[in-house]
Amino acid sequence: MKTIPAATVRQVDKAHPCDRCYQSRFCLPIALPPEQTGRMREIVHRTMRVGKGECLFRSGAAAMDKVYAVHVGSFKSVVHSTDGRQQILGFHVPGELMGLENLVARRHAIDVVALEESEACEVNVRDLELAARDVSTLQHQLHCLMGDRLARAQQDQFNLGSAHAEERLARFLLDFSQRLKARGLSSWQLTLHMTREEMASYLGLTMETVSRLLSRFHRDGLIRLSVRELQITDREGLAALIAPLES
Amino acid sequence: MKTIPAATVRQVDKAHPCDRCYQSRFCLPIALPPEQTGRMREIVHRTMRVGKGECLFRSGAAAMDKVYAVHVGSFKSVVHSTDGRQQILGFHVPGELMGLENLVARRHAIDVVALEESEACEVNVRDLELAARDVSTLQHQLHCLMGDRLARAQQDQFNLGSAHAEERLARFLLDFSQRLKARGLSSWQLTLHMTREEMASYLGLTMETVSRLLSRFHRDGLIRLSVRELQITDREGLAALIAPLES
DNA sequence: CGTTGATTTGAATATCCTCAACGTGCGTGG
DNA sequence: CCACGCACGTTGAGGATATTCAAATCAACG
Repeated sequence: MKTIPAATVRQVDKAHPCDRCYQSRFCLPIALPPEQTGRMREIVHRTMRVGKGECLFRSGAAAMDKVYAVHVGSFKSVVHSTDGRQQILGFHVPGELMGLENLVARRHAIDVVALEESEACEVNVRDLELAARDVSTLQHQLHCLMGDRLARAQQDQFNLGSAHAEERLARFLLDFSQRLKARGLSSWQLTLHMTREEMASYLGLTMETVSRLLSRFHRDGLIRLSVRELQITDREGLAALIAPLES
Repeated sequence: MKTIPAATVRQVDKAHPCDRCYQSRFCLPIALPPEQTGRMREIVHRTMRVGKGECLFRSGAAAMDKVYAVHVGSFKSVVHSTDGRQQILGFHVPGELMGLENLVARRHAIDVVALEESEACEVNVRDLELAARDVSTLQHQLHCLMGDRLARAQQDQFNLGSAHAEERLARFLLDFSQRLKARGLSSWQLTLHMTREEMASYLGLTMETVSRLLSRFHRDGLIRLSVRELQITDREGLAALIAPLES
């Protein structure tokens, strides 16, 4: 199947990551009040640079004491079954936290792999928990992040369980675009750094089905697409293919 | 479609739930050190009794400040799309925590409905967070619970995305039995309090497919089943139908 | 340029769904 | 007490959606 992802991860430099990350939430989804930002240096101790296709970390049987925030680029997280199948659990764009599911031991292994040249901040969970005990807003932010992550997983569950191929893909495109927009990136012109097969795995479909549907969306004037470069030309049209969840 | 679930929930009595819950983790998956168990009375303020088919709570647009632990019985959590479809996100047995995804606002609504006459402990999240700041083990337990919940969601994602109907059902039966066992309940003889349609929704299948597969499992001697009463007679045989996730 | 990997497209097939009929258990009212 | 209705469950036949297999096209890169 796939080659085992390499683990050549480099610390980007001896210094800490940019202070901008601490103060605005641009790339780190947690923040402390201005007078406490100095403490962030205890929590985030380094920034890792990861090449395309390389593995940032593998969460395994043992509980980890690190989580990672996407700084630049994008990642996928993927589980493998013992018979060689694999399922992509999600894609991660700047500002999103990875590894929250690994605070507890005794679970399946998940590989987190870069889809392109990327950077991630390593966050020490012990220090984070320690700081959360002093700063209630941080504690609450952390709980919100986990809640948010759980809500996302549930949306995926709905998509896999109750939607046909067309709707699954439409949902994915809109959601992905939405998440980029939330980080101030372009929401109508974007690059799909994952392969068709990776999209398919995430959506519980095959590569061929995804390809056919993308072609159809293109024919119907919903998107413009040249391989990896995507433009959403008719957001309304795409949205018409999906039924939003009740709120 | 389905009738809107009633909301007639009764507080079981004016007193607090049994202290046994505080000390052992039998029905409440969080605990404080012995000398602090008194504080649990602040955190858990009441026990709710819910009739079959009734709604314990609906998490909606607003962030909630409560989570619930199953005490007796079982629950399902379900999302609805605006066009009337519904997806069951999970079933909850004694000792499991519900509502963790609702600490953050601005999300889809989820109904949590009792599958039988049930009881749940209401936990005040504000008080819980407050206590977690004093007691680091509690804080860590909470994070582990959320991590565990996330890991479960990811398993479901694998099941929905990468497994055929037969494997999905086999996984469900084994997992469900396993979870009951973890709470000291019988793992080989159990009652499926959910309907075939509810199982099907959870598994992303139709009622008919589930029914056919259960019949087949029965014919093949893997299970004994009379409507809702299930015996797992050949655990190995069932396990042979699934490929576990790598760890 | 030729090789490699990703993507697209087509045709045949399989799995699962839809529709429909029938069976079963249970509570209700005659 | 029995008949009836109703909800749930089972089983079958046919059909649709998505998969599998296969081949052709395209892009990147040495």
